[in-house]
Amino acid sequence: MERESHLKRAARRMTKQKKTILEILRSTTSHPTADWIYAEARKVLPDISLGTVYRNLHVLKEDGEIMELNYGSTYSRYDGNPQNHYHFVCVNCGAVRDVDMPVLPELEKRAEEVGAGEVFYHRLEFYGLCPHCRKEKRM
Amino acid sequence: MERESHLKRAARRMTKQKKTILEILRSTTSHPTADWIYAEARKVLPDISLGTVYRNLHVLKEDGEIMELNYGSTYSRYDGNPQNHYHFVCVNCGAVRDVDMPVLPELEKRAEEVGAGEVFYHRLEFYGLCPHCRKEKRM
DNA sequence: AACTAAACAGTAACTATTGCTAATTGAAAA
DNA sequence: TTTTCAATTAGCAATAGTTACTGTTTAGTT
Repeated sequence: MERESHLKRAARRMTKQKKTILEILRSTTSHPTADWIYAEARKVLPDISLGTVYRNLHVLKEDGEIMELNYGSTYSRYDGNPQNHYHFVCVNCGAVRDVDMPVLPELEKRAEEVGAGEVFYHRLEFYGLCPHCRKEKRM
Repeated sequence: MERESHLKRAARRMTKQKKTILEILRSTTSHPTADWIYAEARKVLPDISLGTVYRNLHVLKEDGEIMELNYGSTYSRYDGNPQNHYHFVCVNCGAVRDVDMPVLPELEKRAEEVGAGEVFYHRLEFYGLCPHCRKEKRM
């Protein structure tokens, strides 16, 4: 008899809904929204619900199968410094801090060289544990 | 008599609400949310409304006084490629494309060197006109 | 002081996302 | 193969961030 452990990984099931969503995402590079994925999925599974799409997107992200493109949360943050500068986002506490390193214009040049388009500006964010949360986690 | 022109810039007024919001934003580096700004503003102007906060944030952003940190829209986009790679966001049509350039691990090293924290990964996005919109704008 | 369009407060509406519940189902065990 | 059961689902209600609307106020000009 095994004692319940917080290390125990929840068993994942491969459902046709999840499979469909993953196939849709893998077959495009257009970085679609949940709503678009939902519309596509309904072409294959007409009864799939939007909630299922969101739940599977979360699960797939958690398992490292896909990426979600936002700033760690769905609402906007505002920055009183309009000069371009880089940010560090703590994945634990959600804090957003400025990173004290110079902006690198050569990144934009490289992007233009590979045909990305006409670059006006760029954004760079680092994700990880801020010094405070890092200390807390260590024990 | 002057013909109405789409080039005419709307006259901006400096209201105490706008001034307060800008001061709040300029006095912090914590990248606050609209709601936090609203709460702070109410300490000075108890009757200010949340709508006013949002309206002024938009205006201030439009005038280049502040920055908004999101992916160009409030909802998430998903990416079927879980490998880190860079993105190009078209400010005109909103399309998100992959940028065909290698990921630069040294950026993370630099961020750690300046004390940002423990970096797990980073994200780099370029903003500008995609080749298609660029062609359209040119005439 | 008078004027007027910009901005306001208050509130309703909208939209992306999450939570809830009873029913269904994938996959492991029998 | 059948049984079993927790993971997952559909459908829908609820949240939450943001935007739109309306009548009133006000900054800045005349």
